[in-house]
Amino acid sequence: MSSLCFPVSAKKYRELNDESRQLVAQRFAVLAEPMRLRLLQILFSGELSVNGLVKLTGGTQTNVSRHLHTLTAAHLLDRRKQGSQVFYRVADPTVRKLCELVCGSLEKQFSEQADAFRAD
Amino acid sequence: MSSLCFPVSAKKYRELNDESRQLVAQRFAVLAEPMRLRLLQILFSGELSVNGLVKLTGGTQTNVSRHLHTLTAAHLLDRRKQGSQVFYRVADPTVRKLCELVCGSLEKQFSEQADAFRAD
DNA sequence: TGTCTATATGCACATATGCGCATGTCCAAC
DNA sequence: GTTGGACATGCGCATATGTGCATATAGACA
Repeated sequence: MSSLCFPVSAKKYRELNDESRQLVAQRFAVLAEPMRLRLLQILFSGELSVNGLVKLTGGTQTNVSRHLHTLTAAHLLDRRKQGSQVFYRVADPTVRKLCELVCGSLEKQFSEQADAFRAD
Repeated sequence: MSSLCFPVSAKKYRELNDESRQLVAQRFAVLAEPMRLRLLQILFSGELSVNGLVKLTGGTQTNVSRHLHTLTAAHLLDRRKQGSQVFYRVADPTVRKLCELVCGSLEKQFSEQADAFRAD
């Protein structure tokens, strides 16, 4: 399984071109929004309608809908219409891994800072 | 190894609070910038001075320096002064994993889209 | 057909952010 | 001490983006 930035050989990594780098940056940008992360977190437990997400998040219908659109356009969510309702669910399993990696990194970072204080 | 959003039990995930979510979003935001990704890519091969990075990227000294500051403030890079030069190196190994995950996801996404065209 | 609910979207506004120019700071070498 | 190189930063500007309000669209139900 190769990838745009996966190791090509043992130590050599293929470099992304400007266009690919732009796409990677856009993917990260989609995740760089607290409300979108909140929506993803909720949807990790299963699919839900827009109204359900509005109620759980406390956000406005406009805002929730727009963020869901952004996440769907990035292929991170799938859309399913049922009657007048629209159900969204996580389409890309890597999203959860990305969040876990960042959370783990932040936790480690803060732990080390706490240790540094104790060491003083 | 627990984490702010790691699985607490088999299927139950602990939810982040607003503050933690904000921090996760900020971490993603740091990565949501093509020039910063370019700098990280280069630094994956080893530490380098600001001037070295300016020459390799073709960016202005101002811009490179500012992005390096952003990455360092986020604890993704480490700074080492040697004389009048400053050398930067990757401090957080998860950054590489994050980029690889996104690249893999994008590659899969485009492959599936290509297949969909062929299927037609 | 008319009304109510669910969802999406055009518009305007406030804020955030990347960028270049000019300048400041720090260090080395003469 | 002075000069020059390496790096950082204040300022202003252009652009991008998140948000709410009002409205449009679409489907359910009487």
